[in-house]
Amino acid sequence: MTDEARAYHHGDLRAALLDEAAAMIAEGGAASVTMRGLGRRVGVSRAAAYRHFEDKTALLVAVAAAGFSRLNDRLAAVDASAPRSGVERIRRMGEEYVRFALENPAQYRLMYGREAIARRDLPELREAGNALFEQLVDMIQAYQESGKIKRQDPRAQAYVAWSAVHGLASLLIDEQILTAVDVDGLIRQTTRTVWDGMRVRRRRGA
Amino acid sequence: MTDEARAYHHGDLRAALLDEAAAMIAEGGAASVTMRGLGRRVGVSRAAAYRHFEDKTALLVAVAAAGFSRLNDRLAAVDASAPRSGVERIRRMGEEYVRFALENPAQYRLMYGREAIARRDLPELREAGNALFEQLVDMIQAYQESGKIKRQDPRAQAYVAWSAVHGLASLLIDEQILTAVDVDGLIRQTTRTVWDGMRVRRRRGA
DNA sequence: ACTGTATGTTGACATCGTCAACACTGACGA
DNA sequence: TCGTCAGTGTTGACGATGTCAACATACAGT
Repeated sequence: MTDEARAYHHGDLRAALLDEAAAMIAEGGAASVTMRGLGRRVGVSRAAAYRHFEDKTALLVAVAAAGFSRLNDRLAAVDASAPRSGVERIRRMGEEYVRFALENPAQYRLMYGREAIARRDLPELREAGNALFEQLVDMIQAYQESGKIKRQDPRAQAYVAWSAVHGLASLLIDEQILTAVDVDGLIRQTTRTVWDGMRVRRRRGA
Repeated sequence: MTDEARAYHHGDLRAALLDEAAAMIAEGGAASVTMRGLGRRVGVSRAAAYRHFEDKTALLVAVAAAGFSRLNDRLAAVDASAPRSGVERIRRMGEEYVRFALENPAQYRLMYGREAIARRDLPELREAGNALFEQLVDMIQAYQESGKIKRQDPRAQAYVAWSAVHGLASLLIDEQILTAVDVDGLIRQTTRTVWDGMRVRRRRGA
């Protein structure tokens, strides 16, 4: 065998396939990923991937799972470094979430797309998605306990907040929002509005 | 020629194709639509559709446009019948929007999916989508003028509101939200939160 | 050295979108 | 009445795709 990678066996084909597939998705969307094209780019035959993934969908789902895990890490980093309370924290988290979507539009779309749904049974995917949500629920619970926001079902509140950022991210990457608008400002306004809507407010009547 | 439809010529193949494609999408998602399968179901050859649509994507985009127009109609109906002001109006509109998505998940997905984006140039699609948004902007402007909600850029506020309902609809149809939750309650809480976040509120400090 | 298992390759097949060539039909002008 | 022509539908063919079965190669443990 020569020294470098190219013997009959690859070394770590699985990882190489995931990386290259992610690159193809970033370049041309999930639809542009082809078993044959992928094999060509990795320097391997068209059917080689089937030794590591049950089928094409499984490969895409694995890329989606990797996306969730990257997103988790980024949010956790912000969670650790952001100010302890107030709108600012929420804003930073929401901003990071949307920014991830904008930087990885095709992968983000894949994470919430049909293939991913079809294989929700895969623990890899399920756990990554759930971790994200639970992180959000915890945050909301903390805000409730410190008396900043209304005491409602924290999961319902989490769904509301998630809806807002996910909706904004989706509309942005699907180019439904005029590109002329100030994206950062829109993110700020979205998180601000949701935050204000959740804050406790004084009653004046009965 | 026999009396009924089946001569060599079809009569209104274009409409029949659109209907049948919509049915296939509802049954098995956009990915299940096949030119050959579609032709088979309509009782026509595989290439017949090409006399009416440039290619498969154009056909799907036409179905998406029809979806926008149906959604427009439904929202307009609610707009006409809902109480003139207050949260209730917002809630009814949001509810109708999400309900449409839940009743037509695959078509809703198509309306905001890749193919539709690729052909945004088609006036049919562009107009339908814009009409929807302008309707929302008008509503928000009216609320601003009656002093109910903050005077901010109405388009920005519209984006925020749209993000919330679109996000909620997306999460629901993509099964990211546990099916156990009370959907109507969640819709209510979402619109309520956005509404409260937009309302004018008294300052206590400077 | 032998053998089994993991990994990679090649050949083949059905299915798909699409195009070019052809066929049928109805309408309109001579 | 007939001929022509544009509109509409059909068939044959092609290249690309996902996937399977059969085969080849490499490595690990006896």
